[in-house]
Amino acid sequence: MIETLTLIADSPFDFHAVRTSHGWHRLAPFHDDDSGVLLRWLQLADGTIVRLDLAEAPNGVHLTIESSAPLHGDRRAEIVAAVRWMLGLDLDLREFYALAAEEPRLRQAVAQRAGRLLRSPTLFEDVVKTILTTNTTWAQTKAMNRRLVETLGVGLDGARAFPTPAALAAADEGTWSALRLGYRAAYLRELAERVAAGALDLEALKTGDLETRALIAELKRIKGIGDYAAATIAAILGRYDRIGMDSIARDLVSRHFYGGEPVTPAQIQAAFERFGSYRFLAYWFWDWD
DNA sequence: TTCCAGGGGTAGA
DNA sequence: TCTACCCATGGA
Repeated sequence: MIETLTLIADSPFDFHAVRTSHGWHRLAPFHDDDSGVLLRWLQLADGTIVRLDLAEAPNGVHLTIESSAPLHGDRRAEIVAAVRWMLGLDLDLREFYALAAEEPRLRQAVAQRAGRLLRSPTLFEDVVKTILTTNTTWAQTKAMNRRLVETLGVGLDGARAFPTPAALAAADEGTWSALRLGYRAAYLRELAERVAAGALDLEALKTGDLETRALIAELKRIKGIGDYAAATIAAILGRYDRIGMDSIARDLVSRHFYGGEPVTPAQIQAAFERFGSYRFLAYWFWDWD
């Protein structure tokens, strides 16, 4: 069963800018072959697996849904909500664009209508993936994530959705070992068990009820989430106050702002101080060339 | 062999 | 709050 919809975004919006906003479009169960269509497999609350094809539309996105089960109202609503969340269709970034318009190094971002960050349907998936980016290379992040999806995700025509917390929590020792996640396995296992048991409600953090400081503190209570990961996840949640200091940020800010001298976390924040609560976006979409 | 990659936990000060 | 030291994995 195939159905198509067009979803309209808060303006300004550009589908390709969100699609390529960071590395997530290269991580399963997203699939991007650079043809302009972003594929994604999604497991709905009732277990139904759907394939989503996302493509550019005027001020929005064309969504093609392929499902083995009928798309009654609840399923369709769940899919639409997931897509709106993933692409940040309802984000209002006018304040960021106003700041960016005054900065030559952000003119390109403004012209490209960049600013939104691609998100996963669940915060669980974003937290898992962020932990998989820590202290490793991007190549390994992709490989670890792929093994996780292929081993524990539920499939449709060979492709698989991102595994649920319950699926991770139920995996045995041998399965975890075969995933070759290094010491991160223990973090993901504990996370999955807490979420699956209802002891940790990650989805509740999407509501925006917490102040940024409290949100960061809450995220850092998760083992495996430190300053860098918390700042990254906060940005995914629309809180851009802090810049996550990883090796890339250290290198870029050091070379472009501090003459190649080693930089502290405070110096990285200071370099983008004038962007206030949009520091992360200014840093992320900065034209470093 | 050693280092380190989109870091983080822990102990000890 | 700051500093060592440790942590699995795989590529350079």
